Amino acid sequence: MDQKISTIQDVARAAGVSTATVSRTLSNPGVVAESTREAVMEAIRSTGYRVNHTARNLRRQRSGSVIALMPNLANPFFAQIIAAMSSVLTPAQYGLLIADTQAGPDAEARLSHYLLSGLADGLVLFDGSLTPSRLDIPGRPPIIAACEWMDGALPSVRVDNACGARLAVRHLAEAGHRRIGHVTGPPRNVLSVSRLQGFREELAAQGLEPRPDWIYEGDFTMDSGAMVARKWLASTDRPSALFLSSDEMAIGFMGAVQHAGLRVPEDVSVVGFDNIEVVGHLTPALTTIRQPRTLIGERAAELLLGMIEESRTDGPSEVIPVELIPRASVAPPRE
Amino acid sequence: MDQKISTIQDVARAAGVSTATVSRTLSNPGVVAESTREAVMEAIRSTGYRVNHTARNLRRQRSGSVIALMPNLANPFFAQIIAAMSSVLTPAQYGLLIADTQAGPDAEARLSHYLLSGLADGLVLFDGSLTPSRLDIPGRPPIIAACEWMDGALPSVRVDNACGARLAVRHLAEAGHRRIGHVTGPPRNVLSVSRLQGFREELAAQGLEPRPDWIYEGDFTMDSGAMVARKWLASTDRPSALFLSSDEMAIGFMGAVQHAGLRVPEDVSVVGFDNIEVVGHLTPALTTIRQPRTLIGERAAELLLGMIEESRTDGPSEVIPVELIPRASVAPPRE
DNA sequence: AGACATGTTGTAAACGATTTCATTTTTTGT
DNA sequence: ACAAAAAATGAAATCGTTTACAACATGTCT
Repeated sequence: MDQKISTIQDVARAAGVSTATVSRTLSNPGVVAESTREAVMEAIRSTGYRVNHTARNLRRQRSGSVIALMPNLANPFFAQIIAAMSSVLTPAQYGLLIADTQAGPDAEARLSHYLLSGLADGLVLFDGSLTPSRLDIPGRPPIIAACEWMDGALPSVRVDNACGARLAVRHLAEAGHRRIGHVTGPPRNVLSVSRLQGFREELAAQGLEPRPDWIYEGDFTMDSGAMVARKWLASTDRPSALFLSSDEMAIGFMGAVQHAGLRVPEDVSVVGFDNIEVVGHLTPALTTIRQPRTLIGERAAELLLGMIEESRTDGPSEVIPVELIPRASVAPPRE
Repeated sequence: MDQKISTIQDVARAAGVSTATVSRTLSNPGVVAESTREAVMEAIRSTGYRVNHTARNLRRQRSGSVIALMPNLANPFFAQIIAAMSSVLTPAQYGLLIADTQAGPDAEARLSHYLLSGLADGLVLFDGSLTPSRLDIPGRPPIIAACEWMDGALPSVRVDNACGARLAVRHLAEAGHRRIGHVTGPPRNVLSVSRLQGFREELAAQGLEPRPDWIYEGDFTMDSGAMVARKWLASTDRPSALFLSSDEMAIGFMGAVQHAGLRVPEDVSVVGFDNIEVVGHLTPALTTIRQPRTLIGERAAELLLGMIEESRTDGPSEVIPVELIPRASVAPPRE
């Protein structure tokens, strides 16, 4: 029973029509007569025919998939975004290819490669540090930046990072804190920069003086949060509350602080950023800024599909609002 | 400069050779003369030629990608596995397509679809609940089951789950616990079953009586862990230590227990399963069974590539050892 | 009835590569 | 120097679709 996979030819033969008619029945049923359509459908059923996407894509001059370039696939933050993109792309008949920008050596070259290779009809770029050297490549597919972005260069979907930072600081100030510190992400990262800026703005709005020594540098990872905690623990003149630029850092920070025998929020109040799922189950549950990850993924996919549809490389950007999720990691300061 | 993308024809023309020679220079350089090869390479450079993968794949009768079917893309557990698979597939010139088996309505139909559609040259199946009704489809691509598995039906890559469970129980017993409970995953899940079995075996090995009322049913999520905690808190004759079938449940459990004012490990010892990254930063840090996720992803990809290469649908299975990571969530029982 | 629109179908040319087979060119052995 | 073997190349078929164009049938309007 080494039965071959059947092609459109087999269907045409079985239905007694031409391949053109079979093709039309599948992709534009309106133009074929009711009776023929039924015959073709029956032939498809009896032959077990499946369209060969490779052949279709070759003829249609497209690839049928979208590629997501992520800085670090292992980061759980992205998992939910991928799920959301997938939920939009699958019904639209697009596959979702995944690639890690950090994995190999020359990330930028690989980005250009993806742009030129025709492997994908569109590209979602989650890594703001990658600027394809020349974006004005003739026939390149549309790109949308997500989460991170490059000023003006590409359409993007992102949250209002500065606003999130301001919400965090305001929340701490309203709890009575006057000594508020901040932990940044990698210094060149756009997210780090805007959140730091929002932090500074709200500090000013609250009439608080910025203290450069209360701004710690992290890299978004839990370990870096723990490192900052050790610095914080070692200093005497230290902030009574911290806004950290990612939940992961906040987790690392709280873990290390608690490990040292101090308590959150009694000894230090903490606000994170992202609202990853786990933080609601911590002790104490972490107050944080929610990024609607599902929405980000969906919108990125939708906007990209729109650009592909109209075959344009420019398109609208979208800024998604954030909200503060108050939990138990913030309390009024001591004394 | 609305310059068209150049094809192999353009290269052939520029180099003054036939397309066959260009093709050979690219995929089988050995057979073409040094001098022509150089001329062709130069022509490729000057035309900016990139091979069209769709055309190549059509001719070669393959799709050039592998698809990973995951029960729940949003689950961070899988992120690292994807990263690992990607690191193997990318150098081998395969793309990685991602699909969510839970997203739509009829998961099993979609699985069959992927098997028949020719969209992928191979398939990694992370969802043990999906048994493609008939695996003996004539020309179907190879499948490898990962993490979860179906008895005998498919080659698989998985960890020694029962052994992990035994390590966990032994660790608790060695700390002095005699009242040891267990929280399972979904009851029909193969992982739940083998871990439960390992739990029972080691209980017996330690001369401890199994107590059915100390076996709680969860579903691997944090929320289900929290629900179990509430049941545990409400009972009087309760275990002094629990082995939970996933880290996520352990997180939920510890969170709820601590929230209720009890302490881990003073009031209850806890062991999880998976060793997801966050658990090392919890307070207390969670003792758990490590699953080498990177290794799982790599081996799954490698075995699958092997099967694709030899175009066989059967292949070897692999059981990867686990290890216990002792941390702070286990202590001797009270009194 | 003739002209014309409308609806349905088939023919055949793409899409851009790979690869078989035949043909040329070069090398080798005597 | 000539035949035979080896190496390098090209012509053309092929992979499985889609689609522009032509062709035919049918119906409608004067």
